[in-house]
Amino acid sequence: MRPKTTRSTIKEVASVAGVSTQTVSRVINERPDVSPETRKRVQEVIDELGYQPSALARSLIRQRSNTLGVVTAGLQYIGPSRTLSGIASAAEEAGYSLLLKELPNFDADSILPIIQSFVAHHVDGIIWAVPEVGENHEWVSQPSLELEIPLVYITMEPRENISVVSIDNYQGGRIAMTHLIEQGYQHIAHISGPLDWWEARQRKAGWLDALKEAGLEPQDDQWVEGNWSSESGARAFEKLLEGYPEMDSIFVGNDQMALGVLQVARQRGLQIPGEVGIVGFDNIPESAYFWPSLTTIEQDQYHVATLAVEEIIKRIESGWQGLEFIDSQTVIVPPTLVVRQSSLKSTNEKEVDSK
Amino acid sequence: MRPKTTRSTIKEVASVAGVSTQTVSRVINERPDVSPETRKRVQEVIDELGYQPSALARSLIRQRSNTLGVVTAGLQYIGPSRTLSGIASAAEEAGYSLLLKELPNFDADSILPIIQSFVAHHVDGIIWAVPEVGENHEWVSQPSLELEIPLVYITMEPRENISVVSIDNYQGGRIAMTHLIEQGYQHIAHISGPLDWWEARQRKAGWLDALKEAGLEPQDDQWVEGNWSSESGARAFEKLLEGYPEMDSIFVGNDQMALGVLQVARQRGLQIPGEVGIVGFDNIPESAYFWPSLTTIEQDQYHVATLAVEEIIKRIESGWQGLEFIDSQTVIVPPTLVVRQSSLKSTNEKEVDSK
DNA sequence: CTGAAAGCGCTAACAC
DNA sequence: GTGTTAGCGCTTTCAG
Repeated sequence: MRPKTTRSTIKEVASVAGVSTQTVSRVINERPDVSPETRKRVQEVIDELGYQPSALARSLIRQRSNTLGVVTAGLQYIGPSRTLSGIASAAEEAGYSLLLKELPNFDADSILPIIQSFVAHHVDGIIWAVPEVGENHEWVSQPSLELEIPLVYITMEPRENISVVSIDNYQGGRIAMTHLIEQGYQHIAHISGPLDWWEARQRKAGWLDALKEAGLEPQDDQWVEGNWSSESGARAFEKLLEGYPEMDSIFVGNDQMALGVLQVARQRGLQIPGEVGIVGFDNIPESAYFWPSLTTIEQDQYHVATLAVEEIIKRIESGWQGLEFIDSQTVIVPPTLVVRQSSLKSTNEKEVDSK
Repeated sequence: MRPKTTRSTIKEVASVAGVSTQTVSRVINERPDVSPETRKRVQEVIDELGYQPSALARSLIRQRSNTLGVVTAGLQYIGPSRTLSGIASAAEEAGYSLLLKELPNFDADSILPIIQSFVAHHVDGIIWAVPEVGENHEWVSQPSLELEIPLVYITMEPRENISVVSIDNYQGGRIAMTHLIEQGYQHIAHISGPLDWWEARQRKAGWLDALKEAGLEPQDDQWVEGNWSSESGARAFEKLLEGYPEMDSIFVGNDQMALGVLQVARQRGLQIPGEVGIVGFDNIPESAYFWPSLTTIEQDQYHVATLAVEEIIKRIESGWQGLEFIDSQTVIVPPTLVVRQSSLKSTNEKEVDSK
């Protein structure tokens, strides 16, 4: 492949078509004030030369880039990548390009260079799609950062004057619990995600409040903290078996940990759901094929991402009108229950979602 | 949040520091020819104003953007997102930004707008991380596209004069088969991915050649085509049970389909690996916790992505030197075998990879 | 060591 | 309808 030195410019097009650059500009921007013949001639030259207007030059002069900065973390997991997928397609549809940065880990301290890079690239808005872990969102409230670019967070604890789009993890926990309680379970344990994750705390809070409301006083040894991995789920289950033998069911913080639970149950010959009912969280594609198939809470991350893009664009475009961006807003999306076999006390096939 | 109209420019910095823009430019580019005092003074103003040089203006004049265009498809799946994760971290490390486009589906016909957008944004190189499906890579060879930007493909059939970085899927099939044959299996079936996927064809070819070499003449009803989903794996297994009852093992095209096989086996009371040995492909995180745990072929997509970034950067930077880009190159990465329980004829716990 | 002039590719504002 | 001038924010000559 030889580097063709010709990247055609508006000047070339103009000179070939025998018009001024201005006229070419009018054609590519579909302005009305060009005579049909001129337009046609210019368009032909454009096609012939394969001319593409430079987005760079355009952004520079228009003072807007039609580009969104996106920050993710943990792309190797299904959740974040579903989110990114949603962002990509919604942005594409709205005519925005995506500048992507991935944090090397969740509790990255190096937020500044990313923001700076976004500023340098004149992004019109930023979507922060990193789960809130530990103090990693602390900088949000630091006014020192005086960010003049609209910003929307995905999956973070709502705060004043900040736009957040998120799944309602607390509600997810409640839904799971309502289901288990309706099934007649009385001794419902919990395996949480790592509690420095906001999502894990929310799910756990849902579990706890539901227990209390049902008059089932929770004990200390009724829950164990995992780290989202199947391995940690397995270890947590073993601990629960020991410390909380009355347990007849578990609300598990995610599907992967639930898979670990199923493994241990099999090794010990425990019947699921006969002896212990299980509800997971996430609805990963595999969970329908676990043994037994896993009842779980589905969160539509793709949809959340779509909403976040809508939100950021609304804020961006409001900025063009008046001088103030519109108010920040919090959007919370409810998750849904997917009933499968792992939680059905009376194994009633008809109720089971087959997907 | 109020839109601060001040995005400081080099001019402002210059005027505040009482020097010319030229000198500021020298400071931010760490040129040697600035007196220490001037440098210090300018640097202070820069810090004070939070000045960020515009990447846009820079790219425009330097005729290079330090940006890579990346095209993906199927981000909701684990493979592509692992790849993207690798691209992101390698690019970051090399000082390149990422412009991301996701194809809405695998056999997208609309390649041109994406390329055009990349050209418009002056990307220095393109990474095409879309699996080769059907005719979706046909345009590659169309000389009409006269692309003047270096391009590297991930996961595509190697072709002349084109840079490709890929897992050796054929070899993966061979490795799986060698393992099964060594275990003493004689009647080895195959569940392939959809055969319009190059990867699926390669894996199947590995299976077929291995059978022939071992003197095990393959029959027509010894393999079934799936679509990567667990559901299709389940259906495929049922067909095999009917059409190829002698079967004592299966090389399955991916782990998700293998999961479907395990489900059907359980439902029918078939012992795995006792009656049928199974090897999957991909090593998704869950496969270690399947029942039984799944022997599989691991492909390190993250690593492949890293290599692709190295390759594209090598090509980009070679372009600055002489007038020719370096020759295109094909890099093929071998996958590895992960032995777990689903394929062990003599259940020998010690051999099992516990992860 | 520092500054002035020119220009990357485009568009806004104003002429004609 | 169309062309001219100026300038987005920066860097590259080239003077001094």
